[in-house]
Amino acid sequence: MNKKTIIRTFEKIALYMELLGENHFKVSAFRKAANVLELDPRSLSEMDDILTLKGIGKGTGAVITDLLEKGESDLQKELEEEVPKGLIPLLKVPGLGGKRIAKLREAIGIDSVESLRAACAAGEVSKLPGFGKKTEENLLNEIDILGTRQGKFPIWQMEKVVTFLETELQKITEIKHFSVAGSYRRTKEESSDVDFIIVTDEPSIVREKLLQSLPLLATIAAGDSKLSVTLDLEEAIDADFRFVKDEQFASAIHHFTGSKDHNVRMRQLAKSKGMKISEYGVESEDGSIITFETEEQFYAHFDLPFIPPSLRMDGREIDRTDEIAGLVDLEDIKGDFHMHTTWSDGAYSIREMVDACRVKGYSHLVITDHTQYLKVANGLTPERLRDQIAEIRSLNEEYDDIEIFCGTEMDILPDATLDFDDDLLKELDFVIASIHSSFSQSQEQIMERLHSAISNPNVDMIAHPTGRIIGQREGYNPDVPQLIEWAKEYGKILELNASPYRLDLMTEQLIMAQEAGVHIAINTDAHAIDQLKYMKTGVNYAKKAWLKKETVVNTWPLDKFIREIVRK
DNA sequence: GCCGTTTTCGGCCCGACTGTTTTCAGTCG
Repeated sequence: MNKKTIIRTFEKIALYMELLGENHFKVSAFRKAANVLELDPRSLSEMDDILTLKGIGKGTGAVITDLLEKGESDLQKELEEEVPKGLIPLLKVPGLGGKRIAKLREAIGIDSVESLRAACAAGEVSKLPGFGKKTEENLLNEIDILGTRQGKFPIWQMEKVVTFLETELQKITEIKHFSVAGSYRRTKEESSDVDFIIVTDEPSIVREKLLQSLPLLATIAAGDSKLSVTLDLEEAIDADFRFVKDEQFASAIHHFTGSKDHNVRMRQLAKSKGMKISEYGVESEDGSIITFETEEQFYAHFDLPFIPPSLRMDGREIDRTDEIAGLVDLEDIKGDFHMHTTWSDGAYSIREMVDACRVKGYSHLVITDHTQYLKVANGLTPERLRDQIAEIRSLNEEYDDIEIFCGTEMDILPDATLDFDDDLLKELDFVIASIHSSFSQSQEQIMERLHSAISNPNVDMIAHPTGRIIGQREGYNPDVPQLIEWAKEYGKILELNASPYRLDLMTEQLIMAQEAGVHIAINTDAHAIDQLKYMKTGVNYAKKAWLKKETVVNTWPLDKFIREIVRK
């Protein structure tokens, strides 16, 4: 028996109870119990007090005892026998919750999506008390588009949706300003929908303009304070727009940025001080509503520093606010050490990339094009690299406000050799090594390749260490704890690749690396000027792992970068 | 089902929208 099994059992029990239309406080009691175990850092064998944890009571405790003694839970078995499996997908149908599903099942024996579709088509549903013609129509429509709605969308896909919506919102003159909220604002790797807070005095006009201009698959709700739709883009994706007045903006964006757990903690904190948080402001005991100009002021009202959105996770961040000031911030970033130019597969010249970095106010940067093995990316031969070095050195003479370093993103070949020899590498200021091929090798072979690179004295950093593409491919499955150990041993940097396609290393691994005392570089891996903006994504993501300024080498001033890395 | 310094009952975060009602339940985030 392990903790995960207990957690999953609680979640299943909650799901079945929900389908039975049980009291939702009872349902959430099981979910809360699962959450309590999830948040506890100890393993099952280290927990001698599991039955006395806050959130574990008589009912949930009995389930744990069952699982520990018999390996299975009587309650779960009972529920499984009672609830038809076909009901579970019904919870995914918008408009259907536990109560209605229980009613449908009791009254007309609905036990699956298909039987519901048939009952709707036959007009049986609209005859039930509490259901009407409209509900029946909506259910049929929702069942039809059920398959087209994906569960989660990776952040790089969300970014395109957000950019599209921002363009549309900018066209509406009745909108004073707006901001994306929700899990996208928290830099979550995947989101299920997109949320916008819109400040306007004319919500109904804005609503109508959006309904006209957006490509829609369905309108879920359209009122004066919110519009909720399913967009007809490459994928069917839900979007929520909240209309608020100027003075409500700070509270609204906090509320709709979440996370849910973060908000619950904030509301508990408010309650303990005799106040009440809503999306429109904070209500005092005397009933007066306080509003705020900024989220900073909102937090300050509760004696908290601003908690960056990407830190708003399971609620425990509220206990760690004294650490926030020491975390890496976009303002601390002094350079980007991984980018491509037209010399390999980038879209802009060295000069264009450098000028874009000057606009960002960086004091230094490294040009790191691909190497010869990567033919598809027009990788550089030793000769072309030497030509590039000459161009960079001469370009560097022209600028006195930024230092351009010569680097490379060198392939680690499938046979664990490196794409350039040591003599050439020694001519460079900064050497990145990375894997772009033979992902399906055994972990042993992958680790042999990584070791060959990381132990080479000329290599400074391993880029995108796992090779994952969020939501698309797993990567090459390296033994990351081992890699971190080597990075420590050889004094090498590991990358947090800030491309929204990658975000690699990922949060747990970054936490582990920082704990081991390994330095991290946040790099955009930009192949175009526009992609330099991903530094912000990377920094936000780094905060999720509570990376401190001193852990991140991009925060080091130029002289320290030269001393510790270039001339090392 | 869980909890408790207003403690063994009554509240649990709170408010918007919809579709069904004729004052509100259910769902959602």
